[in-house]
Amino acid sequence: MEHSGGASHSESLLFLTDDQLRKGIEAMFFAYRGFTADPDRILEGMDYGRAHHRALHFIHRSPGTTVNNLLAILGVTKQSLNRVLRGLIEDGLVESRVGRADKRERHLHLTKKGGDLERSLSDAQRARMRAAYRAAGPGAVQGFRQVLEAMMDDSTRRQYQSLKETSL
Amino acid sequence: MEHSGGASHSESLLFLTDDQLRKGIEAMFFAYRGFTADPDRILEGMDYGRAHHRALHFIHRSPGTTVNNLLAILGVTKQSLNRVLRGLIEDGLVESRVGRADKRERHLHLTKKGGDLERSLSDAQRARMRAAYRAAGPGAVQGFRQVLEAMMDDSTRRQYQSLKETSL
DNA sequence: GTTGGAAAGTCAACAAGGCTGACATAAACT
DNA sequence: AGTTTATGTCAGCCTTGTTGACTTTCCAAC
Repeated sequence: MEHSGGASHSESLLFLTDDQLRKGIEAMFFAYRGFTADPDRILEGMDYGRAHHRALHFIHRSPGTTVNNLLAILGVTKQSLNRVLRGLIEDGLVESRVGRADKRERHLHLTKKGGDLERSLSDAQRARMRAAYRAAGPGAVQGFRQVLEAMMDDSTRRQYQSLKETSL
Repeated sequence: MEHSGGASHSESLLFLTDDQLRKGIEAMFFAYRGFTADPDRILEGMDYGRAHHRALHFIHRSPGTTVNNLLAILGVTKQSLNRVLRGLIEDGLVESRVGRADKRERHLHLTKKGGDLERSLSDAQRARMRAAYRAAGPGAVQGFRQVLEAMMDDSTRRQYQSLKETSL
C-alpha cells in the first residue's frame, strides 16, 4: 500500500503520496456536492437549475456585464447560455439593456425579483461556506483558497483573479 | 470596498466577510472546472463521460464493491448508474461477479482494460492535484482538506471518512 | 415450504444543460 | 462598401440525471 506510483516516500510534506492525492481528489468530489446542495434545493421546484444560479451569480457580481463577458466566465456556448438567459429575462429576473456606446452589446442587470432570488441562493451558499471556514479554523482558509487557485487552468485563474479584485 | 454586507471589518480571520466567502465560492466553482478538465479531455472521443470516470474510480478504489454500495457513494439512481455500468461491462472494462454469500449482489471489479483507463484518468487528475499542492505549499494542503471536509453534508462526510481510512 | 421483501436489472419516457452547425440581424470598424 | 463582431435563434444531438412500472432472483422469516 501507499506510494503505488513507485519512488521512495519520507513524509517530507512536499513529497506527495498517491494516497494523499487520492484523498484530496475524493474530498473535492464529495465537497462539491455539498457546495451545490443548498442552492439546488432552493431551485428545485422552480423552473430553474444550477445554470440559472450561475448566471444570476455573475450578473449580480458584475452588473451590466455583457453576454460575451458572461460566456467567457461561464465557459459555455452562447446557445446554452442564451436558453438560460431567455428564461430569466422572460420571467423578469434579468433585464437586458442595449449598450449605449456599442449598441450591439446587451448589458445584463438583475431586477428586484432577480436580486431577491440571487440573495436567497447566495445566502444559503455563504452560510455553508462560513460554517466550513469556522469549523476548519482560521489557518485553513488561506490554504484552501491557495490550493483551489493553483488547481485552475491558467486562463481560468486569470479570470478569477481579475474578478477577485473587483469589489462588489 | 470589502465588507459590503455591512458590519465592521478587522482582519480577525474568524470574522468572515461576505466578500471573503464569495471569493471562496468562486474559487470552488472555477477550481472544479480545472479538477475535471484533464479526465474530461481524455474521455472525449471515447464513448465515455464523467459518470464513467466516477464509476471506474470507485470500483478501482473498492474492488468487489456492490452496485448498491456504489449507488450510495455516487448519489445517483440505480437506473442512471446501470446505464453507465452496462456500457463499461459490455466494453469489457468492468466485470460483474455474482456474490457468493448473497447471490443477489453483483460485485464489481475492473478488468485489465478498465484498470488501464482508470490509471490514465487518475494519473492525469493526480498530476494536477500534485501541482496544485506543490504550488500552494506544505501548509496549505491540510487547510484545503479541512475546509472541504467541513463543507460536505454529514452523511457524505461519513462516507468520505470511512473511505478515507480504507487503504488502497 | 410458502411468502414477503430486498437487491438487481430492464424498459420507457422525460428534463436539464451541455454541444454543433447554420443562419439572421444590427452595429461597428476599415 | 465590405468585413468583422455581438447577439440571438432554430434545429438537432448527447450525456447524465430523473420517475414510474415491472420482472427476476433469492434470502429469510414464518
